[in-house]
Amino acid sequence: MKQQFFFILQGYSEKQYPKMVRTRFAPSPTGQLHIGGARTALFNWLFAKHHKGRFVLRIEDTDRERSRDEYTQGILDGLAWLGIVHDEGPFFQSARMELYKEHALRLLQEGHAYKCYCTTQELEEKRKRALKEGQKPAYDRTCREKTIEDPDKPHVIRFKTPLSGTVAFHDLVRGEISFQCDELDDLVILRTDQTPTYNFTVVVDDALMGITHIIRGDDHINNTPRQILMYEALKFAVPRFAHVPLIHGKDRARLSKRHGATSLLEYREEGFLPEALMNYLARLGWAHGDDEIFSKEELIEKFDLPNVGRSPAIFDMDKLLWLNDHYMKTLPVEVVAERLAPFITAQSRTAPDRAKLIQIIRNLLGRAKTLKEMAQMAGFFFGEEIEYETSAKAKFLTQAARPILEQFLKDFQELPSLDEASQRALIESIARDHGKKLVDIVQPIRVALSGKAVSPGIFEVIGILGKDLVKKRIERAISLIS
RNA sequence: GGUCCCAUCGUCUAGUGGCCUAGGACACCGGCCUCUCACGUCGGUAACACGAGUUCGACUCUCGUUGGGACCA
Repeated sequence: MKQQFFFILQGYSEKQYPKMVRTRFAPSPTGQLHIGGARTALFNWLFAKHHKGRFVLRIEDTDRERSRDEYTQGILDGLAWLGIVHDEGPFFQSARMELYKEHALRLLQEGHAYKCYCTTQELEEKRKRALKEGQKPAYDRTCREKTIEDPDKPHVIRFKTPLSGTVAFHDLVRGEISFQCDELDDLVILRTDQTPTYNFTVVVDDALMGITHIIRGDDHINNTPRQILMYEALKFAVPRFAHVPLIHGKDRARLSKRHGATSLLEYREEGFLPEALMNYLARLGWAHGDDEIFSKEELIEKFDLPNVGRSPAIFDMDKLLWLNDHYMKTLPVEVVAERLAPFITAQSRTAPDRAKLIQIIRNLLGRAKTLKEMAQMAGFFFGEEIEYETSAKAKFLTQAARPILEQFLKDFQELPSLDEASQRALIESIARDHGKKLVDIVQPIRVALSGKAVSPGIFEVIGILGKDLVKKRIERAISLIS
């Protein structure tokens, strides 16, 4: 493992880059931070931390039309929630426009780029003609060798892609990848309105920010050869690339909105723990032997690129739920209470007493897999009035149950203690008196107290509710039997 | 359509030529536990896409086929 790392570093000119690993996450603020983006950020962050390097955050907001401040904020919130902390930034591309222009002009002066005066209509016609003739719809390089310049005429600046040869690179997760230059066309780097294009800003920024390892989704593989060519033309050291497979939905297509919750913050709202999500995301496309559970510290210690898989992974909600359940059970109960409280407040309009909440959590662990679900299950512990599930009420709050509830109400109030042993003795004696099984006694009581046919253990429920509430609810239930 | 990438249980994956009658985890099924539902626990079903090579030996290497995906249009 160590040897490989040194090999990686050999690619750098020491003058240009320090030996330190530098990675970045560079989202566009044109939408919510989604699961795939979050995993890319995680991999970059883990890789940097693992190698004692630095992680840079850059916001690619050159598309003024679609970029929104609220999305930038969402990205920041999402990363913070997960526990991914950037060492530098956030840097905004919108504040660096002069820089891109400067470098584009430099390429122009040095003969690596040229002005193209072709109009949109001309290009469109050429494209259609090429397609009709079965040719590739690439730009035909009409302006590439033009010597006459007309500064007043609108133009774009195109990069001069070599006409022949190959661009090859060693991808840190895929191995050797190569492209023929003649497959690439002369891409626009500066538009008519002087704004730079994506492939150009990425190169300028990554180079200027000293990024040593570019870890990104494999939807960018096709961009890589053009970018390498631009690094070389700009005389920048070429960084190492690692293309990680995309996350897919159940239909094996790239994860998108129609697959359900894709925004990271939706998972927070749904009651997932950041520990669980980080663990899950890390294991999606990466493995460390047979291990499944990783704390943040263990991930930093163990994560590395050679163990990243090459094939796309399908997002599996069941496994995420399992991990969430695991972390709810293993995190200190005080921490769970802290995180659960807002959900309780939102659903029961009650700010719960901390000691009572912890007692409730202990009884709900294993039953609820998310904080939200737990809050829903805990609802009946709060407030005077409870709602009865229709089916539970119809099945258990019947005429047959009336005498049972009445006897329970009477005997229960005389109980000296609410410990399990005395409660059990009481219910067993009622069962004997009525010639019924324990379950036939417990279920009506459960429904009377919780409104549901399913709840935590009845003795715990009674213990947490306390004598007063139990009395009120049993009385109310009896009054509801028609 | 062109370019590029990918291919082990339903899913995430271990596996780097003999350790593989292919391991773990989630999900699923069954037993136990039990006041309900879960948890827990024990056990079970389930995969190397296909075809040629290379090799004494291929899940592992090469090529092809098929299938899937991404990007561009």
